Amino acid sequence: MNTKDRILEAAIDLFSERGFNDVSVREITRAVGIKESSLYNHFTSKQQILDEIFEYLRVQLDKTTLPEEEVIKMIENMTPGEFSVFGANVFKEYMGNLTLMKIWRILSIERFRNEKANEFFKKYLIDNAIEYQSKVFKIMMDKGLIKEFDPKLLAREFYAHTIYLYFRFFEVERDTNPADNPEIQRMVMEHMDFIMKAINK
Amino acid sequence: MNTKDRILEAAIDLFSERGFNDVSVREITRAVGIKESSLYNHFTSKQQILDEIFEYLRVQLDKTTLPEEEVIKMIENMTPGEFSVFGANVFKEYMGNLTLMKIWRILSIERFRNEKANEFFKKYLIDNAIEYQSKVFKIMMDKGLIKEFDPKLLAREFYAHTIYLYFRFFEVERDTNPADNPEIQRMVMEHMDFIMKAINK
DNA sequence: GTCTATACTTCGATAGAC
DNA sequence: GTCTATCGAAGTATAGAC
Repeated sequence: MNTKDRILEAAIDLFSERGFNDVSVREITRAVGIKESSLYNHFTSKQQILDEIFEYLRVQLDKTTLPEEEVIKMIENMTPGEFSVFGANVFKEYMGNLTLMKIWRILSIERFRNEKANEFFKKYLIDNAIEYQSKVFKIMMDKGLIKEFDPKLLAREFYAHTIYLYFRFFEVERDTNPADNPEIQRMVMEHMDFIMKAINK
Repeated sequence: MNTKDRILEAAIDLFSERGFNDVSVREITRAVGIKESSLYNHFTSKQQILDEIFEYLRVQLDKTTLPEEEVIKMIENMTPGEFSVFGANVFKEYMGNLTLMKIWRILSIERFRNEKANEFFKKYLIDNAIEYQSKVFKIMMDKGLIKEFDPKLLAREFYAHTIYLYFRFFEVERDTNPADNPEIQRMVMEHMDFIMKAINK
């Protein structure tokens, strides 16, 4: 691995533990095994390290976003129950990528100081998710699979629980491996059950 | 107002805008109109300012927590609908206190760096809230007002939406006055409706 | 209790030899 | 592309006069 990538890796490790401000360039270079001045042959500033980490995340996130037509096709060939399991698996797979999780933790630490970090939250954790869920429920209604509701309300009822779990276990309790926590898995299943009972015809 | 309180007030204003680390003692004393050295006649360190702000919040929060017997008595004399309105009003009143809101914003900025700040979230925003909601639904079930469910599940179904709104509007979108936002009020009413329809006998 | 003056530390970043 | 050496800025905190 070249020096630039080793710097990025060390920075992700350190920033995800203590945030951007509380990690010095000295610490990063010590972790890599080079002198501070050498870092500036690869990055023009400490800030640029963070920018490149965010850019890496953006590329990864956009890669995993399915085009709308594919989503519609999938939903049409799935029962609501199957779709729930599919959604849970996407979530689990995503949470299992250790580097992405570390970068997401950097975002959560920095989002009050860094507008770009907060935009990730707004786009990927709020807006896209609600819009996506709304479409799913709309299609299910059109197919007559569930009762009639405002799709946006249903999306919130379904997705609010995910935010609750994210907030509680990832941000507050800092579960080191939420994807494999059986308590969380049980809560997810119970929630899906509750919603399905409430909206099934 | 004495100098110590003016320091606290200025610190709350500044910390709530940019967090503890990014506000210097110089800035605080400049806002108050004294020299840096004078601050140390009132506080032994910058850290102690934050500690006293947190202590003030703790006293305020414990003051507004109703004893269990009173909660039970209230629920027994209310319909589920009335209780929902009561809960919404407590929430609205709480969010209307500007100083508490600023301190809560400090908590939200600092909770990844400050273990004490995070404990407030765990205690008041997660554990106490879920426990409280569980009791409410348990009593309603015992009175035969709603269908039988696991009270903890119902508490989550009901409360997850509040966390969603908190997360979205307070932490991500940074609504300056969420208590008076009609969009949020509408979402709260829609959510209560949805849950009540799902659990009413 | 407030001031002036300053000590001490740590930070990000640069110059220039090799 | 790495090193040694160092700079200037900004931070918290203290000493001592008034």
